[in-house]
Amino acid sequence: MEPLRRRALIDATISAIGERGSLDVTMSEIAGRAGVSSALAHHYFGAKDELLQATMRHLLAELNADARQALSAARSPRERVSAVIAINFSDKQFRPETIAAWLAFYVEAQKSQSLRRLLRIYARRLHSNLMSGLAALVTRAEAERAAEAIAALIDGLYIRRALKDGTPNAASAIAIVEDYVAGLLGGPRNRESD
Amino acid sequence: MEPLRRRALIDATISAIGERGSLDVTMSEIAGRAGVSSALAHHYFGAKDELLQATMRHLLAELNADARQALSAARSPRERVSAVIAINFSDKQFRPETIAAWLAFYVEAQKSQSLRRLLRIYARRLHSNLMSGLAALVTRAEAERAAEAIAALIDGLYIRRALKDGTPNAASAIAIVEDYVAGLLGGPRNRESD
DNA sequence: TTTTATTGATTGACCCGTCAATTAAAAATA
DNA sequence: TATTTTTAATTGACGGGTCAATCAATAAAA
Repeated sequence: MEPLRRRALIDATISAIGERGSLDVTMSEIAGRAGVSSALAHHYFGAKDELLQATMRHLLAELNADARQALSAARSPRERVSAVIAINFSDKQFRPETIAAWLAFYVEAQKSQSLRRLLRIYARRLHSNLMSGLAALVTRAEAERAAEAIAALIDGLYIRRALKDGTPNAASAIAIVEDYVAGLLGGPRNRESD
Repeated sequence: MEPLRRRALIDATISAIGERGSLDVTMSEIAGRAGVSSALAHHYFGAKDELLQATMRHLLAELNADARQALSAARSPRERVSAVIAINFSDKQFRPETIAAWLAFYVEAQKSQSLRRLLRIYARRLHSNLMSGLAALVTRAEAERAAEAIAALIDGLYIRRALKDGTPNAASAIAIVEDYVAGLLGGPRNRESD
């Protein structure tokens, strides 16, 4: 029973956050969506904070699983880069409720040590996934900077999606990021900064 | 007295949000920072919601004023683009407390109709400011997409700054965006999508 | 004297987390 | 198998705390 309930509560948390658009959803609201009492949610997760952490860990694990699978199918460095980009805008990830949850966690992370740690893990993984492709295509310094830019671009497109403002669909979001990569690889300009 | 108090309360709101990292700061906390009682804050602003709106309007007005000034000094389309970018990462704008406030407002906007409207104004202004330079440099379609990308990039870099994760300083943030623009203008690749 | 500024105290709502009590399931025993 | 015993699942009710918003009362200006 326990695993079932935990899963149901985590799913309910995501959908509640997605609908509200922020983390201040009540335990009763979440529990209600999962079809149980709020007391039971506390029984399985203890404090609300732990439920939120578990939810974020779940999101992170799913993203990671998707990324691993996509990367294993990539045949070249260039494909690896595209795979990483595609994952973040896949139907599963680029959904309003998931995005709203991510965004809400970003904000909450400024208060919560543990959430901040989780987000850092995500950032590191994204960076290293990108580097695994970029490193073979351009110089190390260029790759580092490109990884930064792509990561920022993805975050930014997520925000805009959350606000339903501009680039609402995944296809054009991917196009924008791929465009950047094409520009990077297509014309190797000289760069002396850093 | 009223204008003084209103201004002090708005400043206090920004710094409180900046420190907490989210919008759930109490009226007492804000009022305390401004050196008055919470009752007085309600007296001047009514509901808490209105104080938050006023704060966001203030942020928006400041950003707009900076943008107008910078644009008026620009001598060419290319300079206009750089000016818009520079503004968003100026010492005044790219400060942790200001960024935290923006981010918090982004999240809150999903709940609040009025905040969403204000953010849309910001997005439109940024877009049109960027277009005022880009339109003269590349095709209309390219300019539109570039404006999207730059806007997303800026938002993304703001988030990363808020999390103190990667690209912590303004200079490298500007470099990343300028890099993108250089790539766009430097090598005009063919593009048939849309 | 009228208006404005200001606050302490209070109210009412909301919500987290706990606990005692109840029901259901599982294990052990006869 | 039938029974008792133990363990797990589940909830309603509630205490304690927080906070937005109000209000009556006081001080200061105009």
